[in-house]
Amino acid sequence: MIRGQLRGEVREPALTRLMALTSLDAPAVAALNDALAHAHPIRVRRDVITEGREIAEPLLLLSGWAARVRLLPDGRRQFLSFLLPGDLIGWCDHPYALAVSTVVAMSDVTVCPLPPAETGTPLHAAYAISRAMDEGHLLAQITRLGRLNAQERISDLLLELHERLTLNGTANSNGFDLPLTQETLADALGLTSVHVNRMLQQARREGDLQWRVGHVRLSDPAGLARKIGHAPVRVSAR
Amino acid sequence: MIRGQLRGEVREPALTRLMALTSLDAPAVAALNDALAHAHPIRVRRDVITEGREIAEPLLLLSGWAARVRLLPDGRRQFLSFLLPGDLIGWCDHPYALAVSTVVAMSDVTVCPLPPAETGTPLHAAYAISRAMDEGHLLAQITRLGRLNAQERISDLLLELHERLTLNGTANSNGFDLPLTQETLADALGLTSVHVNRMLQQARREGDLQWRVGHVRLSDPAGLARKIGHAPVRVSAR
DNA sequence: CGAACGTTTGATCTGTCTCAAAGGTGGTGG
DNA sequence: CCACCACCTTTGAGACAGATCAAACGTTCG
Repeated sequence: MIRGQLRGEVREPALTRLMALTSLDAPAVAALNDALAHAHPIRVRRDVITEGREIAEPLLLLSGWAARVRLLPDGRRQFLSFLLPGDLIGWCDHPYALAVSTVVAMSDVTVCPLPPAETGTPLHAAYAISRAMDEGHLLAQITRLGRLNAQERISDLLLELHERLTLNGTANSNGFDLPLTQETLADALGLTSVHVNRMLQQARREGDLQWRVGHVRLSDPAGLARKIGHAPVRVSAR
Repeated sequence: MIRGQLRGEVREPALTRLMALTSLDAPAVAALNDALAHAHPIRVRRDVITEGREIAEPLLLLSGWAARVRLLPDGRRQFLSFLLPGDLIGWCDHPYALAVSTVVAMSDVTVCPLPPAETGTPLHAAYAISRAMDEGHLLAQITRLGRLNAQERISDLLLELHERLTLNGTANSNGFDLPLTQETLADALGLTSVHVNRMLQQARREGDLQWRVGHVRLSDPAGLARKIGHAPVRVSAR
């Protein structure tokens, strides 16, 4: 069945994404199948990895959402980035690597060990591209927090998530499941949940989006992107 | 003379930093010497690399400050991170890599081609550690912008810069040269230059720091770090 | 001496926060 | 099948951090 997913009979988000990054060869597919056999679940709110602790082994996120998060001594919380199926967790090239941030499960998730990849192989290239995109998302987050207003921050983040979920086949046209509360959104966007609520209402009134608990639909992603000057992350000339 | 610097007779900030990250072996030193022979200057305000363009070759920043920056269509500007002597620029593992951000020289700088390093060598480890620290700095920037107030943002950034400059031997005890205006500081911290000015005055009044054009002195870095809950980036258990 | 650049100051405005409470909604158990 | 609970979302009123606009003040340097 898992092999079947690789052949495309069933969509497996994580694999869809990796294959979208670069065309994988037979050894890569074999390695992925092997790793999938060691998949294991992690419950919502549990840490996937913990800041400052040594990284046991790099992981591949198979299903569910996770987030990198930082907690301040006084209780303030900042989500640094969101991790979606197909994203890598803790892939470092140096020995005795420490996790630079905690990763917490935002929903029930499943992960598996990251299949090892030799330098120069297609799988390695996929990982490298994935890492570059991750970096792009961090830069986008910095720009959002530093120079966008509340309305723009929300739209920009939702557009990014929509693009990423489209890449792994998890978004249906303009809508997608979003296992986040307005409060977590606020802690990602440097706002309060009260203000996120008001800005979401405004966006709905203006017809930009629809919001149900756990689900969002963007009326016109391309138009919204134009409206706020959002550009998707690009890391490879292909 | 350049060989002399490697032997420690003269401090070369970029090399000081790389050696601080991991102990380099003879081949690494040879490769670095070779690269230093191809150093070239870039003038202040000039682009070192440009967002969206293919990366010609990865670089090592030898002297001067650079910054990763993003410009919005309407003229808003966000500095994403600062690059100091010893920092890597554009080191990617995948083919046809595009620069995810523009890097601009904040002062006159010199760069050289990044000496190639095979996987598993000490030099490669130094690069990997450097990349992990870069990521840590991006995460710190996100937290600053998302959850710190103006006063905390300024202190936190100055502490980070002080730590990094100490690592490459460029800070003298508690003071360091800072080739930034209050305006650039504002564009890094998501504030206006007027407000940065007022917060700097307040910090001076409270005795936390001294500011001259191009130079800062922190009265008590450790105390300030404790006061605002600042923790340095750590990426390796060593 | 003037021009360019960076810093400083003042007055006013506003986007977002804070605090507090009410309303929905889905799930669980009796 | 209803009652209750936990968790989100929504609403209101008031406060404040930081923005905006505009101008003056210092330095440095050609």
